[in-house]
Amino acid sequence: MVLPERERGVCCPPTLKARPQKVEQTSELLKALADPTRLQIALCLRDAKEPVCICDFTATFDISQPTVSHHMAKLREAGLVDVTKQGIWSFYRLSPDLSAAARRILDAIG
Amino acid sequence: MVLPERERGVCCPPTLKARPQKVEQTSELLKALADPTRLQIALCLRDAKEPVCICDFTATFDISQPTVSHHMAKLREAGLVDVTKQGIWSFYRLSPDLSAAARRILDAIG
DNA sequence: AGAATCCATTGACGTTCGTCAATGGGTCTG
DNA sequence: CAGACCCATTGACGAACGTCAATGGATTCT
Repeated sequence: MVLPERERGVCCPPTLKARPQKVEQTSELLKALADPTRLQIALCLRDAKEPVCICDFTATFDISQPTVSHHMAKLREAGLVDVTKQGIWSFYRLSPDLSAAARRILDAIG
Repeated sequence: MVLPERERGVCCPPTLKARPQKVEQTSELLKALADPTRLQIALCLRDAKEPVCICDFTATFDISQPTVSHHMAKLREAGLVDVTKQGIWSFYRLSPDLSAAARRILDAIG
């Protein structure tokens, strides 16, 4: 492997390509996906043909109902998902106006 | 929007497509990338033609040297990067044997 | 040898996170 | 109306995180 030649006391700060705002935004998205439960939920919704009822997730994972609700809130705050209530049910889907960047990352997983 | 018909007391736990181990693994990767500083470092290394000296990162970000070191350790533990020491310098690059999954996610960003 | 440079580790601190139990609100059924 | 069902919120707790100051090891220059 070829390593660059360096001189003591002289650093070469790399120019950061992405805008700070964009970095922060992407970081928030990754944080939302960086929990195993939320990741599985997000992938479920990505692959689902219809909106999914929260009760199905509550029945799937080995965590309490409030915790599932908490995870959904995180996904909502990240702008990743979208709720529609009907009767006693809450149906979730991937946000229809997901940014291209977010969609690309989501598609790169699994 | 068309919502599924549901029946009270009957849930339809979705079948999870990804293996639990794979989910955990991806989650760890995302966690490593989910910090703004680490994200910028990872993108830098992804786009760099040569290994990058840590002193350059220390000169770039508004955080202390130990914190930069700490972030590099996280990226190392995640298997994302790779160090080579030469003299007083430590050069980092993207791990040469990065999984296809990790590479795909990294390429989907920015 | 002594000083300077680069970098990792340790210890500490406040913040955020993942989780649960308890509670409450909303909706449907009997 | 009374009960069952679904779901969000609140409050609490331990664990993990991001950060820094201080320290120490290793290397190189003078």
